[in-house]
Order: sequence, then C-alpha cells, then structure tokens
Amino acid sequence: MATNTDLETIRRTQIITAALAKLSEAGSFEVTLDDIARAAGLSKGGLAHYFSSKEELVRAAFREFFDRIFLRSKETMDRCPDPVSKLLSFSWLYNWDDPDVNLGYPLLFDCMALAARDPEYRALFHDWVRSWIVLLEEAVHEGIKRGVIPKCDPSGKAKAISAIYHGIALRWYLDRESHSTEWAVRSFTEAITRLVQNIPKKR
Amino acid sequence: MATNTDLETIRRTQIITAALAKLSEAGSFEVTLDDIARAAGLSKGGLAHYFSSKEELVRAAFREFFDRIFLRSKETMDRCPDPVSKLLSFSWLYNWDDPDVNLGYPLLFDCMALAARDPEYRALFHDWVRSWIVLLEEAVHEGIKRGVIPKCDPSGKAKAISAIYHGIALRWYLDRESHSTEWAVRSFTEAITRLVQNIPKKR
DNA sequence: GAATAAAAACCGACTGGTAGGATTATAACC
DNA sequence: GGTTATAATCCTACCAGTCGGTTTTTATTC
Repeated sequence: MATNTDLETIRRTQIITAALAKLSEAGSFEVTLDDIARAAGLSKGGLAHYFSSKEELVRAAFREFFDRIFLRSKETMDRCPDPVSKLLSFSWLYNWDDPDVNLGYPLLFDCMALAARDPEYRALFHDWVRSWIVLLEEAVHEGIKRGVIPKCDPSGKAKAISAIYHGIALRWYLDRESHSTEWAVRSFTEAITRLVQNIPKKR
Repeated sequence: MATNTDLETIRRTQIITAALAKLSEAGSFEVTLDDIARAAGLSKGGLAHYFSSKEELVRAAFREFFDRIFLRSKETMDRCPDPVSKLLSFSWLYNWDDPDVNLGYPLLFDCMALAARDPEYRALFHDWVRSWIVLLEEAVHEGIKRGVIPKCDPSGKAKAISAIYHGIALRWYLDRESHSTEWAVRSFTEAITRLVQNIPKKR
C-alpha cells in the first residue's frame, strides 16, 4: 500500500519522465503543460497539483536529467582502471542508438539557450559542468600521481577535456551529415590523448 | 535620390539589425514582432511589408549574422602569415568587450536549440560550420605543404579544431565564473597546437 | 513644372487561436 | 466528513498574422 509520500514520488517521477520526453521532442517553449500532462496520463489540473508552474517543472526535469547523466558518466568512468582510459571513457556520448543520447542532446541545447539569458539556468548548467569536471579532475590528478600524465593544473586540464567532448558532441549531433561518429571518436581520442601527453621536444 | 531597391535594402538592413539585437536579448521564442518592429522604427504592419512571417525574418537575421561572423573570421585569419597562427587566430571569440561576441553567443545558442529539432535551422548551422571548416582546412593544407604540420586528413583535422573552439566558447560564455578568458585562450592554444604537432616518440 | 494617376510603404486596430494559471467540481481515501 | 488527488472549466493575456485605410513616393501627362 502506497503511503501519501510514495504516491507523490511516483507521480512526480511519472510527470518528470513525461516532461523530459516532451521537452526533448518540442523544446521548452513549444511544449505545453497540456502536452506534458497528457503524456504523464494526467490532466492539467492534476499536474498543477505537483508543480505549481511550468518554470518549476521544466527546471526540475532538467535537473533530474543532468543528475542521471552524471551518474551514468561516473559509473562508466569507474569501470576504467587507468586514468587515461577514464578520461577517454565518454565515447557513449556519440552513439545514436543510446536512448539517453537521443533524449539528451535536445535537452542540453535547450538548457544552453536558456542559460544564455537566464541566470537560474546558468546555475543549472554550471552545476552540471562542475560535477563533470570534478570527475575528470580526479582522473587527471591520479594520472599525475601515477606519472602517466605530466604535471599540470588538473582543474584547467579537466575543463579543457570536458569542453572538447562538448564541442565535438555539438558538431556530431547538429551537423551529422559532415561529422560522422568515427570522426567524433577519433577526434576526441586524439585531442585528449595529446592533451595529456608529454610535450615533444623542440624540432 | 534613393531608388526603389535602395530603400528596400535600407529597410531590410534596418529591420535585420533590430531583429538581431532583439533576438539576442530575448531569444527567438520570446521576442515578438512588435518588439522588433519598434526597435526598427516601424510598426508591425510596416514590418510585415518586408517580411511575411516571423520565421522568415528570424532565419534571415541568423543567416545575415553568420555571414558577418564568417567574413570577420576570414579577414582576421588572412592577416596571419603562417598556417599555425592562422589556426590560432580566433582568440577574438573570447573577448567580452567585443560587440559581436556579446550579440552573437545568445544567437548561436538559439540557433543550435532550433537546429536540434528543425532541419531548416540545421541546414543553416551546417552552412555556417562548413564555411568555417573550409577556412581552417585551407590553413591545415598549407601547413602540411610547408611541412609545419604533419601529414593528416585536413578536413577531419579542421573539423576537430573548429569543434574545440566551439566547445571552449560554450563553457567560457555559459559558465564564466569557472571558465576565465585566460583559461579559454590557454586551452584552445594548447589543444590546437598539440593537435598539429608531430606525435612524440613512445616513452 | 505643376497636376494627376498609380504604386509603394506604412500604420494600427482587429481577429483567431493558444496557453498558463486559477477556480470549481468530483472522486478516492482514510 | 474531511483531506487529498484529479478532472473539467474558465479566465486572461498575449501574439502572429490580416486588412482597410492613410501617407509618401514615383511615374505620367499636359
């Protein structure tokens, strides 16, 4: 028997799941509360019972999704033994068959467009980026300690690696006709590998 | 005395300039035709005389802006003598005091969010990316010919360089509190420099 | 070089539809 | 029977696009 709180949790997950799907499909401006309510098997009124405004719902949905992606990133990374392979463990970001990928990129683009103007969304984006960077930073740090990565500023390096993934993802997703998956994987591998190599002696 | 066509050109530029400002400010979904009309010193009706729909106007504005940025990129690049410095000539993208920068990023984010769903905008994005890549590709090619860049696939390399710029720009613009301009410049310089260096011998 | 006709540019009120939020009604449950 | 959950309406604001009409410009004619 579901207690009060249980039902609330269930409903909220239901709604957020539906919201994520619809948001991904249509974008935060074009999606309507009715769309989301219907997709969640509720009416608008029912939805209003759990989320008092569209803003609130949308933000909750984004936050939920970013958390999910972060967790997944962490798990994937943890399965890699050595630091460098950890840094290169994000190739799942470039897989058309992955449901998170198909759902996620439109959401991410939306979030960025919102973040370009709205400080609240900027904070959301910041948090997400931050968690990702911390993850990478640890790996860089470990790599330095083990001597497989040359001494450097781990934080700056982690940010650069993260940004490279992001930049390549952008192109891969939005301009797929000229940016193949092979290109994406090859490019991030090469760029990141070189970024954590010793600088070659002067020619 | 202005001929027919002259006035039309003037007005269209007027409108597009106003549209770009307003689009950058508010985003394509939140901006209204009235806003743009007013900013252009026209009424809604007057605006309708030149652009038959919001869609059309927005797209024209984006296209115009991307053209402008491309031209600027080209000019900046052409002023660099050697191939590698050409590849590194985009540091103006990370300058808060640049008006194109302040205007441009919100536009770019909007365009990407639109492109994530709408093929028309995807085509726009594609064209812009393409022009940029061609520019970089030429420099890479020249570098290979001159022997300052190791043999490689110039197109793939150009795409990677371009994506790196873009990725770093993203972070720099959206998460400014943890991504300084110094970080941005240092990171793209390092990443791209390494990307066009000879691979160091095995350790 | 006026006078007039024709066309282009422009205005602003109106319309139809939409969507977010609020209110009210109803069902379920303790 | 009162509290919670949900549905069904309603209200209001907003906005893209339209359209009749007005002003301004251009062309034409005498």
